[in-house]
Amino acid sequence: MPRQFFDRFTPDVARDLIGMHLVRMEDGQRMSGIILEAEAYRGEEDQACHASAGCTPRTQVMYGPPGHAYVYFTYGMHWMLNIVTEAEGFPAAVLLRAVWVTEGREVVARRRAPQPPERWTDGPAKLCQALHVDKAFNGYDLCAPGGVLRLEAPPQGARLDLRVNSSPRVGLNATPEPWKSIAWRYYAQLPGAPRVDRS
DNA sequence: AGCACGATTAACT
DNA sequence: GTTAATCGTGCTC
Repeated sequence: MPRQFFDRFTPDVARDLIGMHLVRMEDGQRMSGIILEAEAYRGEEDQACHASAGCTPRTQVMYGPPGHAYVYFTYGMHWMLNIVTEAEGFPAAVLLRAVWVTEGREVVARRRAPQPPERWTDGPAKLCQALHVDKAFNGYDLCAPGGVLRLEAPPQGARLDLRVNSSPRVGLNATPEPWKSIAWRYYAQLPGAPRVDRS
């Protein structure tokens, strides 16, 4: 995906990422998944966005140019993968919450064992585990040609006609309104893939 | 230096 | 439905 794809209003980017492919190359092995769920976090005003704390060592990448990975650590054990959006200087990103793995399933199965396929990548920390994404990717340029982590549009003929829904973002327990309820979570159901129509 | 908490997950009652 | 796991981050003293 070209960098300008990410240089837009973040909720629009999150919506348009549904159905795109997240690709990971490791040891010559290609793994990829169809993005099924994503959330927008936008600006210092958004009380759910990490940038509400301002520009800190942690949030710095979000202030950088679009198309780069913002990977953060939480709950003492989990990594989360975001894609930086909008113009440089404006902090915003899209959190990838679920994908359906179509390539490299053997590798992912090994890494996510003993979970069943529908549980491999149906959560933001799970997909990082499955595709081996951690802090080494913080700041990584996802638009770099030949990069080992990147986004691709589905090839002609392989496009799915996904119906994209929206809802409030997940896990914002202590976030004040209106940020807690704004419908910046986007998702689509794919037959056979993990269910993402959670409440 | 100390502290409360988190854009979660898996296991358990 | 409830809870332990586990530590970086940002804030207060």
